[in-house]
Amino acid sequence: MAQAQLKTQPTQKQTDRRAEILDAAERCFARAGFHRASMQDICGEAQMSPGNLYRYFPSKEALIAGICERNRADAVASFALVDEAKDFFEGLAGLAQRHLVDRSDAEVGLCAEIMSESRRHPDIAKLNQAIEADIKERLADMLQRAADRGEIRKDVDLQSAASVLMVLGDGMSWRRSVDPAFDTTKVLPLILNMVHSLLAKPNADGETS
Amino acid sequence: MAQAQLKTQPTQKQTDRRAEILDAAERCFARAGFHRASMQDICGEAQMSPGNLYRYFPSKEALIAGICERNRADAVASFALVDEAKDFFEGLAGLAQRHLVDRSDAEVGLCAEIMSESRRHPDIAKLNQAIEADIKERLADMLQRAADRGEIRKDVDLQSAASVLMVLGDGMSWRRSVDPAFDTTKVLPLILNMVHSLLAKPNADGETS
DNA sequence: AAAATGAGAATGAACGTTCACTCCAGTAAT
DNA sequence: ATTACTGGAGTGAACGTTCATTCTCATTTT
Repeated sequence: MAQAQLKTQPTQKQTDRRAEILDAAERCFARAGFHRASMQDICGEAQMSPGNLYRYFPSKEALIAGICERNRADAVASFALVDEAKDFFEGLAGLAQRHLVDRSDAEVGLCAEIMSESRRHPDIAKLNQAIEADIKERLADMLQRAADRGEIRKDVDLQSAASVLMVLGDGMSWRRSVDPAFDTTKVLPLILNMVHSLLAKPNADGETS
Repeated sequence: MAQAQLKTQPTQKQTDRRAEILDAAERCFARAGFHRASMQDICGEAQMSPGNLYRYFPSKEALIAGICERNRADAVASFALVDEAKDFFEGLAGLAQRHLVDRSDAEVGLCAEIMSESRRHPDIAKLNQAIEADIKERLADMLQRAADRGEIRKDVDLQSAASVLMVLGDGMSWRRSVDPAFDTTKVLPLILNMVHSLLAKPNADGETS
């Protein structure tokens, strides 16, 4: 019974191996970028020969795609935490904290790497656009629910507001990964303030900085 | 007299040729990205043999650097226009219009390409960081002057505010170049609104949209 | 004639990927 | 208990391609 696995159903060991390889690849990619990290590097990091690695991933691009999807899973998990927040702005702050402050430089750099790569490889671009569309939709959902609860003003186009949030997230990710002097903890409060004044009801505000 | 040129002083014809080559390179880079555009492509676009092209630029990296510096010159020129604006917020709006709306997709894409590349090539990174430091300083100057004129509140840290503006610029550039559905003209007004509420004096505001 | 300008084939390195092969745990037959 | 077999796991040298760069030679300009 135990060995009655189908070709399409990988064993646990295989899944683990794939994860190990992705870990190694992530380290290499974060260190050197997608282009400058060679398959040999990744093989070295994963302590594995190229031939064997190719049994688990059919191409370098597949590695990149694998990492993208992992990142998405991570992002989705972050959204789950929002529901525990007491209101929209607290949820957003938590999301920002988790996505922009708590992450290591390597993780943020990897994120930048993915963004860059999606400008180059059409397949990655498609995958990444799907992921971003998903995230944007979740943001829009968040906004919609907040609007339903009366926490934010209703005269703002939610799609545009979600776009604004994406702009802010990408912008901060990007600057953090590119500018060594960028201090996320100093800038984030200003940004959150701005979002608050964009979305909060003008009359009933209980927290003005 | 005409041929009494020093090694360090190129003739007009040489300067023109360099500009032509940069034009061609820009087209290739915008189309395919720095990595996927080969020197052969650029030679084809410039209607020139590799050997000849290398007489004008010593390496591919030098081409990229040349394009970076061109972009900076462009950015600096944009700042000159700000001084014609009647106040800070109008100047900022003009800057944004010029930098984020008026530019073609190719130009914005090229900008994204430069951003990506500076994560990879240390020399480009250094060049780009210098350029960005310059731009940030100009933004800080703008803010300082506006503060001196009493157009914006004085209790905001100007360096952080300049960082915020950089975040917004990068974020919008980036999303525009990565997300085909991104509508700059729809998002920009919201962004400008946010900046206004961050920086404008709380009491004396003449335009709450 | 000398120098600058230009062409394009040649070079050599780097890289992703493949292939022929080894190793070894598990199993069944002898 | 020993042997023979099986198939997945793993190896690493080799391949073919791509690409930046250089070398050699021709053409034009001064």
